[in-house]
Amino acid sequence: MEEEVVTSTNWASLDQYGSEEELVRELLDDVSPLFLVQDESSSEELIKNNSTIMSSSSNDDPINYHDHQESGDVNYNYRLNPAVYSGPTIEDIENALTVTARKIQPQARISILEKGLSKIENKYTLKIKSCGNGMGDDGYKWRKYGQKSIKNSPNPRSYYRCTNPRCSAKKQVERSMDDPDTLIITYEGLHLHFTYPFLILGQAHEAHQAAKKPKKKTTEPETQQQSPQVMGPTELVSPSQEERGSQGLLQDMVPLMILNPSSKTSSHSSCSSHHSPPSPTSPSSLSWPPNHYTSCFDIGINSSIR
DNA sequence: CGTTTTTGACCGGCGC
DNA sequence: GCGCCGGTCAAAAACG
Repeated sequence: MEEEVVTSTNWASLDQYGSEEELVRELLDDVSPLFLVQDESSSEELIKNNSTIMSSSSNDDPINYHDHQESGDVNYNYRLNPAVYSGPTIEDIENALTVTARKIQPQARISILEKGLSKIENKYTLKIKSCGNGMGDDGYKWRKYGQKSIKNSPNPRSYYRCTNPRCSAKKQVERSMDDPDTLIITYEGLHLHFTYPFLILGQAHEAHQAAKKPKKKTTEPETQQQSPQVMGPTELVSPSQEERGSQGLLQDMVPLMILNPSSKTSSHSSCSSHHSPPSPTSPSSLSWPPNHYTSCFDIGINSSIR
C-alpha cells in the first residue's frame, strides 16, 4: 500500500539514459557538479549553459561549460547555478562545512576518487581507511534496514537506505576482510553523486575529535548520525553537524533531472510531491529540510523495478 | 513514547 | 529440484 509506488525509481535504469554517465564523468573529472558554476563565469554564460542543459535532449555536451574551467585555475569559487537551484548558496554550504573550503580543490577530490572509488554496474564502491572507530559518515541520513553476515568474511555487512522515502539511494557498509581499518562503502543510486562533492581531501584539522563513539566495534562502523566524523588517512571530510548545508546541496537532484534526456521525468517525477514547482523550468523550489530529513530526490525515470 | 536498530524469517536468483 | 547466497522485510527490542 502506501505510496511505495513512487519509489519505483531504480538505479539500474539510469544507465540506459546516459545521465549516469554524466555523473560518472563529473565524479572522475575535475569539473564541478552540474549545479555549480564558477563564480567568475558571467551570468550570460550561465544562462547559456543553462539553456544548453535544459535543451540537451541528446548527449551533445550538456556540461560543456566546464570546458573553460579546466584552465587549472586556482580560484575555485563555485556558486550554485541560480537557474536550477534556488536554495542556499555554495558559500553557505561551505560555511556549514566546518572546512575552510573556500575553494574546493577538485584535484584533491579526484585523487580520492581515483584511490577508492570504483564502479561496478550501477554501484559505486568507495573504499576508505578508517581509523579505529572512524565512520564513513557522508552527511546523509540513512536508515539501516538490514545486516547480513557475508560468507568468507568475519564482518557483517550493513544495509542502509536513504531516509527520504522518495529517494532510492542505498548503501552498504562493511569492513574489509583483511583490513579491519578499511571501510567499504557501496553506494547505489544517485544519492551518491551528491555525496562526493563533500569527499574532499580534508585537512586533518577536524580529525582529532572524531572518535567519540566507542560503540561496540563489533563490526560495522556506522554512518548515519550527523556527528562529526572523519575518515582516516585519506581524510574524507564530511559535513559535520551543520551538514544541513550539505543536505541542502543534495537537493540539487534537480539539475540532474533537467539534464536527463528523458525529460518526461521532469514533472511527474515523484519529487513534485506536495508542492508544485514554481516554474517548469526550475523545479528547484527546494526548501531545506527543517529537520534531519535528508533531501534526495529520485529522478523519476520511468523505470521498472529491476 | 516515538523513533531507530536488531535480527531472524522470507524471497528471488543462481549454480550444481 | 535443491540448497546456497545476498538482499529485504518486519516484528520486537533498544534507545533517548
